[in-house]
Amino acid sequence: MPDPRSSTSPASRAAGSVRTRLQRAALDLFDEKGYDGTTVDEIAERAGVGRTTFFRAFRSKEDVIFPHHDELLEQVRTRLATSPATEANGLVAVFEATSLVLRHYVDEGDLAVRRYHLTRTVPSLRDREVAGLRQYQHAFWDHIRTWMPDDLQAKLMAACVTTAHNTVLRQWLRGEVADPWATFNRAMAQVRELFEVRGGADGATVVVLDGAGADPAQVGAAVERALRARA
Amino acid sequence: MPDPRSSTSPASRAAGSVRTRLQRAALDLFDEKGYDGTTVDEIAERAGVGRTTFFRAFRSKEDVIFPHHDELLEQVRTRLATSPATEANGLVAVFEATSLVLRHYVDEGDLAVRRYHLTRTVPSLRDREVAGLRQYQHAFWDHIRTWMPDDLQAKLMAACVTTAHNTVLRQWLRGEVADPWATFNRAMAQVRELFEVRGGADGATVVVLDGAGADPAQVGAAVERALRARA
DNA sequence: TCACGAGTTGGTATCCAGTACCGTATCGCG
DNA sequence: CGCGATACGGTACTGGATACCAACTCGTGA
Repeated sequence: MPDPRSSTSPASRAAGSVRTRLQRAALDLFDEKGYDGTTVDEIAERAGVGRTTFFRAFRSKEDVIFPHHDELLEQVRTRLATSPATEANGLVAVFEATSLVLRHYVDEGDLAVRRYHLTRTVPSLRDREVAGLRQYQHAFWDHIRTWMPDDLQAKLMAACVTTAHNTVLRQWLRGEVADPWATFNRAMAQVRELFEVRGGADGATVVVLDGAGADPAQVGAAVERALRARA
Repeated sequence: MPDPRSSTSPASRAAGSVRTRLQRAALDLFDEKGYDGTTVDEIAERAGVGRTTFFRAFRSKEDVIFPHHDELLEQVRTRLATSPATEANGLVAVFEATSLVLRHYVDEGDLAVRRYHLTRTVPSLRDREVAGLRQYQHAFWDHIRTWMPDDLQAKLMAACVTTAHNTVLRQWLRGEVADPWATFNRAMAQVRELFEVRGGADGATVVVLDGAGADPAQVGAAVERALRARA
């Protein structure tokens, strides 16, 4: 199957590839008549192609809204894969892969905003979006688990990374932040702090919890004993 | 609209309410011919009812798999709502609401296991499940944000709670844990530890970090000083 | 210049989920 | 015995998605 994204045909009917024309026609119609109020036939008709061509360019009607999801997910996976399995390198890979996603949507600009409004309105598109989110989360977990011994902790970290990213992204899509990258860095630092404490992989961390009424001297001594016992 | 779950009709055609019969017929057919290979007509026919009745009992074909999602979500919401907006009470409410969900699935027993295998196999059902998860996560966030000042932190906590719960639940569904509640309590404690450090609202917790080469005696003394300084 | 084959497109038929509408049967009640 | 309410079944329709087939385009080579 050839790549539908490369326009080999010389200006078939109008400007842009068939895929692009379909995408534009779809988004315009969604704005005019709403997502559910628009049929695939109407999209194809406005783009000047047949109904069959639509389903050849996009797997489904929903796919018009998320055209680059698969390749973006693949980019994230490959970025994560090309990273030695150490905690330090792993964290760098995770944050870089996350920023890869943010960069993509920021570059999309207006298109990403239109998609955001659609996903907030149409339930089926919202479900589709969170399903995509889940795939990112799974990809992150699949990487983190290679260097984080505790499996649950790895899952929690993956959940936090995707949640933090999504929070920042949505803030930017709503126009609430001028510089998304500053917000992004702060959010990622917050996630990092959350997990930095208990890394536990190297055994260099100790956590102490006490009830409100514990004697400081006793707690201090207990910590000292615990450290000696582990050394 | 009357409640379809209460069988007022006296043994209409076979044993059990229409809803129950449809559910049983559906799950049996899914085992025999697969989810996508089963049509709603076949489900209705095996249950001895008309096609219309199916869509009256369940909003969609997928809803047969998640029959109690809405009420369970509502239970979680009400449990969270009936809780004063303090961090201590909030945490208790969150963990109780979470255990509410786990309890429901554990009580379902075999049915939950069959559903798990379906959701692992059929993509559309998997998407539907994560969409449901998202609703829980949103409900938790909606509660946590009332007593946690940092909005992102609230989102992260909600993500961790649902992730931890789901991890334990899936372990139990796969038969990997004998006592799900012990695992659940450990997982929830782990989430609590993750956020307890910086919460600082009650001031009852102290965390100590040290480099690998730190002297245990010094760390112990530092903890003691920190506790005294705070008291 | 023409024939050929690969790739692209369009149209038709079909399946199936989901909705709307209407006729009918059954039950409870006065 | 009527009468309203509720539940049920059937039919028809919409629209997404798939399968299949016919026609067209274009490059290549004889």
